[in-house]
Amino acid sequence: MKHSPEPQGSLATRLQAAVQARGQRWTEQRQLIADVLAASDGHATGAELVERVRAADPSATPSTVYRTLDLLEELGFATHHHGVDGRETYHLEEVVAHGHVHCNGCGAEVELDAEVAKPILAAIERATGYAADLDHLSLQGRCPSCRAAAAR
Amino acid sequence: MKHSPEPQGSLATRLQAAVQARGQRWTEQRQLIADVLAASDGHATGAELVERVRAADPSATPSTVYRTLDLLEELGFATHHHGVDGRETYHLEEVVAHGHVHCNGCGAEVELDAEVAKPILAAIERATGYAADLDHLSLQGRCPSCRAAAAR
DNA sequence: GAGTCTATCGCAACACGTTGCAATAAGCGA
DNA sequence: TCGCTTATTGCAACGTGTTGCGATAGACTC
Repeated sequence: MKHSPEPQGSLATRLQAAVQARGQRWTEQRQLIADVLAASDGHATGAELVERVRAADPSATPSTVYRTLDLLEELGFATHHHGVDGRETYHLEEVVAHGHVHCNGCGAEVELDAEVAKPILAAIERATGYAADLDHLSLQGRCPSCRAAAAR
Repeated sequence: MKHSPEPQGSLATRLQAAVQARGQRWTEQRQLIADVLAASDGHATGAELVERVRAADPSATPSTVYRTLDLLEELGFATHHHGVDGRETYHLEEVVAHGHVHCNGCGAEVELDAEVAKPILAAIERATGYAADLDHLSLQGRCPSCRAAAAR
């Protein structure tokens, strides 16, 4: 699927190649946004990314940042999902695909790696025929300790 | 459309009782918002509800609507989840608990009733220990026909 | 290097939802 | 019925994200 085993070239370099292969343009802003995302290992909300980009270049605007993030997603370099509060969180493609589980009791948020999620995805496919997307698997419920506390 | 076999008391009536049992107050706005929600059988986004409430009473404000919806949720009369676009969708408690699956290919959105979702929730519990919340189960992936189309 | 085409940018306005605060009015007791 | 307490309302401002549009500037051709 995804996941090239060849880390040859930084995100920005590979992104530049992909953008230009589509006949689109490579600009300083895109370079900057790619760098910021690469430096935000893993997760970052849209607002955080906007803030960091503006810290590096105060002339950058939110619309540019969000449009570039959309582009990254189209090209398969990033994904985003909506957290419990409805805010967007962006992930780099380099970070392994994973889902999230949020506890409504204590607010804990844990990640689900592909190994753990495998039986869940299999159950979804059996029940619905859908091939669910791990990156967009965002669950809410009660964590074991909150359940134990509630049982007492 | 379904209808509870025992319509003893409308949503508004039962809600009023619950609100007052908590020592809180019953106001015209709450009555109105409960009526609007009851008339929007099933799903409605926050913005839609605000619009309908304002149509009935132009002096109502969004903050009142959202605060009342929060109250309904606290009392267990409604739930909400975030759709694919991050917007909020509210459900009446009378509608059976259900999850959603959205297809990233064709945009189709189907509902998961409790029966279908049961093995999924069981798999989540086995894998993570979490008791997931069906109302907040919002998946994305590829529907069977888009998968078949992609395979060709 | 100059000219052309058009993707991208920055701005401004909008949409949805949230929050703080002062004014209002629901509910209760005298 | 009147007055008191305080939950609720409406307003205004904010935060996050999106969209339309004119201006700018990459990239390509000659």
